Amino acid sequence: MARNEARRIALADAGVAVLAREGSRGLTHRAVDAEADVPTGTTSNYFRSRDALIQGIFDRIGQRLAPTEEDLAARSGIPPNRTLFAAYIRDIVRRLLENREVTLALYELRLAAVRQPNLAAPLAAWQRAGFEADITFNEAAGLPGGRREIALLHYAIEGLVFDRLTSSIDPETSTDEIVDDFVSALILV
Amino acid sequence: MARNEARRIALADAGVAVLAREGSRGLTHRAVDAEADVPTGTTSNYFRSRDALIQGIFDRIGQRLAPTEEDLAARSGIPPNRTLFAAYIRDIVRRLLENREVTLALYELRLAAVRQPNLAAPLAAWQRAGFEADITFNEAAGLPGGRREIALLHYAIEGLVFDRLTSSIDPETSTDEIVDDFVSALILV
DNA sequence: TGTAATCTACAACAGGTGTTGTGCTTTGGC
DNA sequence: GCCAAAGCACAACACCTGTTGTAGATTACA
Repeated sequence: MARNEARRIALADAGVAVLAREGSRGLTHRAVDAEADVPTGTTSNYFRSRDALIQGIFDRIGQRLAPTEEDLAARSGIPPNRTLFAAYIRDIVRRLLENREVTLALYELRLAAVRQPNLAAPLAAWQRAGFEADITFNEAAGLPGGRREIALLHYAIEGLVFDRLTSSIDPETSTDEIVDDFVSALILV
Repeated sequence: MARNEARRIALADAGVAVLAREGSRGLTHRAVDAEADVPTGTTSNYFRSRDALIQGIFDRIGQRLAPTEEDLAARSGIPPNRTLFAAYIRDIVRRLLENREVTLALYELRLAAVRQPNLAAPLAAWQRAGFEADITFNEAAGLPGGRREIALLHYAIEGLVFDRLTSSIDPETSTDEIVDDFVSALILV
């Protein structure tokens, strides 16, 4: 009998919600049970330890943030047009901010990974893969900016998103504007 | 009789260490007692609740990251020289990375503040004040770049530092190099 | 030196947490 | 319809946590 994957996913999603809402401290088996509205003990059955639960949540975040088919299609259809590239980055940021839950949970996980090597390894690998994919895409699209420029944009966007999701130093300015500034300053030299 | 401020500070410092090493989840009264090597219960006596402990830690971080007298002297002595400005930013980043403990604790606090309004308010105020001070300094030094450019640099530096302190996407490249790229791309137009 | 205020160490409590085990129920193939 | 295998709900455990109370030690100052 196959494992009940649907329930496992539901529990991981509940874990993401708890992690974003309550933080690492509030992430307990019982809290996930309550969030998923299942009997106490269910999460313990699926994720035998707290570490296993965190791993499961990370795997789920990877799935939820992975580009969809349409995204990939849109990517491959993009002509090497600078305006469209900026719009594309704006879109990424918008989605990160809209999926506040997932993004915040991811920041929690990144901090947790600092002191949890068995989480750090897959997390680092996942991040690198995303970074390399971005470089490949950029080259394929014939856009200016190589590894170095893409890295700069990565750092900048991450700092911006962190600022926007936590206490912001300048909430008045529109996020799109800032993204455009970053793209034109860092990539479209 | 004045409160034993020295001990209070020692406990807050121990709290910073625990927060950086164990994360928000590991921050308990007893863990701070152990870290500070004082009898169990001491931290509870000084910080009556966990929230009070977090507040105390935040206050202490504010002190520890505040610019020293020399910093201010160096600032006021800086001529409006672009190279020196870049060196100045490099210095800030270097210190953030060297004081890994404090910086990581601060990221923990920023995430904690997302769901703790009584922490969010002073944290936001503190961040804003730093930001405004940077703008003032930049103007006084006659450097190019106003509010907008300084904000961009803030986001970028924060993303870079977060990347460097957690799992990095590109650890090979020297941090100084990246900082210089940011400064020249975002400020010295 | 006396004394009152404060600091300090320690104990105790109620509640929460991670983890494991144990029967009952459901499921899918024969 | 039968039955092994897996899912499931639930109980129990030892441990940890936040918080409060209290008796004794220490201190500053008259």
